[in-house]
Amino acid sequence: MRDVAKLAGVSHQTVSRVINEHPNVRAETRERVLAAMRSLNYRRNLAARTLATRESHTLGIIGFETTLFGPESMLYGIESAARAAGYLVSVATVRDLEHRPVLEAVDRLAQHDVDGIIAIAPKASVITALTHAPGGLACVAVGGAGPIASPHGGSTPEEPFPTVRVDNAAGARLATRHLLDLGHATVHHAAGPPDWPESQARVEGWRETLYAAGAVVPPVTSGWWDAAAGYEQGRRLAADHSVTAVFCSNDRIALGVLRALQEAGRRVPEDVSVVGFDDMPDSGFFLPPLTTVHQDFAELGRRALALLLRHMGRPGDAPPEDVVVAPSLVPRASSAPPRAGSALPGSAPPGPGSAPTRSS
Amino acid sequence: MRDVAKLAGVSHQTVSRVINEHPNVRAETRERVLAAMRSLNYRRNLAARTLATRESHTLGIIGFETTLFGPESMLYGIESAARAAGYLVSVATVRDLEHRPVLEAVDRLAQHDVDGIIAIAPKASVITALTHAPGGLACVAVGGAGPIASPHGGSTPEEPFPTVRVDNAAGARLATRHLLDLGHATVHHAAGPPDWPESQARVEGWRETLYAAGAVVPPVTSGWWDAAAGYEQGRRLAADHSVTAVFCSNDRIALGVLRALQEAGRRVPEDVSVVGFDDMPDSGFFLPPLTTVHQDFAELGRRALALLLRHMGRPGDAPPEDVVVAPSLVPRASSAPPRAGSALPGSAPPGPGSAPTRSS
DNA sequence: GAGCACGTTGAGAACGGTAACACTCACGAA
DNA sequence: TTCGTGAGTGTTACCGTTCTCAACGTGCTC
Repeated sequence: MRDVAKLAGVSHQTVSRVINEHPNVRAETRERVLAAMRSLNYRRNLAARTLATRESHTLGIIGFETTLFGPESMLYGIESAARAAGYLVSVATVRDLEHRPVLEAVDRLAQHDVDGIIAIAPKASVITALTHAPGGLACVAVGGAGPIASPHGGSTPEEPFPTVRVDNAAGARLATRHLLDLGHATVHHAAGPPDWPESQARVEGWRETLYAAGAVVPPVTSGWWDAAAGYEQGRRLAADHSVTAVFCSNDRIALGVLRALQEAGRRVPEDVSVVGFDDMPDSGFFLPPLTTVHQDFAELGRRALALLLRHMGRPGDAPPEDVVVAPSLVPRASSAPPRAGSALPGSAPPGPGSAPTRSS
Repeated sequence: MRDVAKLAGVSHQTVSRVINEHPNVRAETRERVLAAMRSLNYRRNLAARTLATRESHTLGIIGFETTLFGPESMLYGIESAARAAGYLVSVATVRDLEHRPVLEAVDRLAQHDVDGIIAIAPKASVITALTHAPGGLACVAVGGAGPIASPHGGSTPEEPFPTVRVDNAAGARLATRHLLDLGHATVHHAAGPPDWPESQARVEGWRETLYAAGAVVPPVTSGWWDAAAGYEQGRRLAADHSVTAVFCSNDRIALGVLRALQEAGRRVPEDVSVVGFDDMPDSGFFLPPLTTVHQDFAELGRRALALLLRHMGRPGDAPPEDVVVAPSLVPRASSAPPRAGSALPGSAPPGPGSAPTRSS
């Protein structure tokens, strides 16, 4: 920078002003400085800038060390939005979402002077860890179930926290409603891990919809977010011939359920309808193509970044907003009306709103 | 730091020595400084350190803005290895793998003073862009096909470049050999994008194996790495009833092929055997469970980091190593011996090594 | 007892920017 | 004329480290 100043015949401060687009620089001077910068191939040193301003123009992302589709996609959404806003993102992953490892990740990011943190894949424990972040460090959680206390797990954090998330309950309602509308007496549910708020919210949306329709609410089974867990759950469901419709907490679980049903000789969608959640890129190519609930992860990432920047702007504590994105249903071949009289021993009463109209 | 020095009754320089574990500090002094640090809750400022040493202890990762399974997994492998080595990773993603965007990504990382760069998902164009990185910035590519020039695309970079990769050709040989050993007269191939070295190398391994076995080498079809492309290719393959075995360039392509075959009424593995590549977490739950080639992405990430650190150690140009990891075959239900006389009009000669022995 | 190597410590100058403030003009209002 | 004002610029301090070099014992050799 000193060299640039010398070459342009100005002081280093003027060079700094040009770099930072300060208005009070004569156009001619600015040009001279810019020319000098070009000819010297000058590039500002961000470390020095960080030292002086205490702003690193870097954002931290806390991720979960597992290839879950959602978190992945959000990483990209966040990164590209951050790039547009002039930030670089650094990632710190944690092996499990407990208090301790998350705190360490926050610490690591804080040490590298990140200006703010976005935590992906939050369980309640992640959020409580985040509230212990060093003062002044803006944090946002993306995913999770937001401040809506779950009626089951008592572990949801008490204090509100800035969050961006998909309306999981609404998505579950969409899926359940869809199956009910097709004429199924009731809908079974293959849930995700019981201690994940997103899973809890989906259970809730499902239960609520059945209840409102006067349908029987079958017991919930749960497991990890993968196909192996879905297979496990699917085997149990396949054994029960009263099951005609299954809503799965994500597409990977649905994949496992699909396989279990097929192994048991139950055809999809003729014997059993299956609906997933996520709309992964390939779920349209499952056998059969999977009806599912679409979430726009990229949009979620963008919103998360926007929220974080808003919070960074106001250094003190601003009201913690809760941004909610609506999911949508993607009907495909894995759901269809039940065969006449397929629910054989069905202890399920024909709920009120079960007119077999095709959902759009 | 000044405060710590004052409290411990030493100079700031001595504090610095304690932090950096310089040997020539009296044990008693060190203790005093450490105590002061603890009581003041002191934390070294990395920006200042970076400014003084020109080392940021941050690594850059250039990723591809798409959820491909491999790249994702490697990100985690790299991050956790980097953490262990005391580095934080920053990611810069590119929308497409062309020269220009990659250069910009390198630039952005360089501006943030990263100590080295790992590029994931390299096409040849990425590597050539990398060779133009600012001098002294260590770069490593992970994935790709390494310095082995492909016989087809003439675009492989001339100069060798430090690379970590799976032996794609060997994986393809494994898959092809497996199908041949099951008794198939020949093996068709649903390839990935023709301009990706990894895809090229798999084509090569496949072709070579067929050739060595004296089997007919059918024409290759290719497309993107996803199920949609696999479906497209699968439709064409399903129409040809002489096809009894298909090797797919990754699991997602295989998923699409599986669906196309099923739609066409061709059963897997009874009528057609299918083998994939990658061993994604859920491919054991495809219908039927997919025989595939396993690559250890986490290991790849670790190796990439190790190679990068080695290159960072030697500032000048060190011999660009090429680390190769061996893949392995995971036999599952999607591959089986052909039905007797299933390859009806087969112009394929019964190759020499085609004894129908089950591969392990 | 002088000279010397070595372990231990400190003072001051980088590192490359930004912030705060002072200064010089030109211009218009009192 | 005098003063205030605001644009344009330079001076100096400061951000929190590490690096260089000098200074001070201490114990050893000659």
